[in-house]
Amino acid sequence: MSGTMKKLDESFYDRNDVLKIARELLGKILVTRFDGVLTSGRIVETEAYAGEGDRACHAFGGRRTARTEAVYGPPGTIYIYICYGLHYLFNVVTNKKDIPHVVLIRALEPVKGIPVMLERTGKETPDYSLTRGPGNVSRALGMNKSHSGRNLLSGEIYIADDGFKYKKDQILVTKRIGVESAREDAERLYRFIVKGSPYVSAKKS
DNA sequence: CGACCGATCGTCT
DNA sequence: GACGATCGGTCGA
Repeated sequence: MSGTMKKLDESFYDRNDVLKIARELLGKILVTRFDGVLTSGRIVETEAYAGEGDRACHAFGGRRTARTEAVYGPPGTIYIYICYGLHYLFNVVTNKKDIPHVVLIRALEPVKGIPVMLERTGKETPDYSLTRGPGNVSRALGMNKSHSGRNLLSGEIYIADDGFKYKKDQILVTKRIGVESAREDAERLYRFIVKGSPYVSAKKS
């Protein structure tokens, strides 16, 4: 199932097509390695946020604050912010610097380091909630706000291709979750999920 | 299963 | 002062 692990390089993120990138991230492996402790999981759910014209995007209207600065970073930048005061949400910044196209990683299928993930989340035994939902993904992989603004090309957090690829008919496209306040942009079909994966979060469309 | 609710706090108005 | 790109639990049908 897994061949050679090849870290995605800048050319993967440096493209003017955040929907395509969000779709292609399905099946890739998100890895963290802090102090030699490795945890990883296969991405099974993503959402695209398409820049200044997307009401659901933190950069809507060109809004630029200390919090969202990373969203305007070069391709491969990591953007992590706190949601509801207690969850960290991990995003991948794509496209050229100053073009705020990002992909939220919403769910993983755990691959390596499951015992460590259990420690981090305080769970006794693995279940589907371990890496289901964006808040849980960050908790299980040990990511927090201090990692925002770093990049995926040369650090402790990266995304790799192990040769695995989902077939076209295994992928579903739906509306994004929890963005009702984005009015008409809440209708955009920007969420990509692996059909039937028990790790995929809230089943809305 | 769906609806609702409390936790919790940084960020922006 | 209000509001989240959430989560896990409870309650009732």
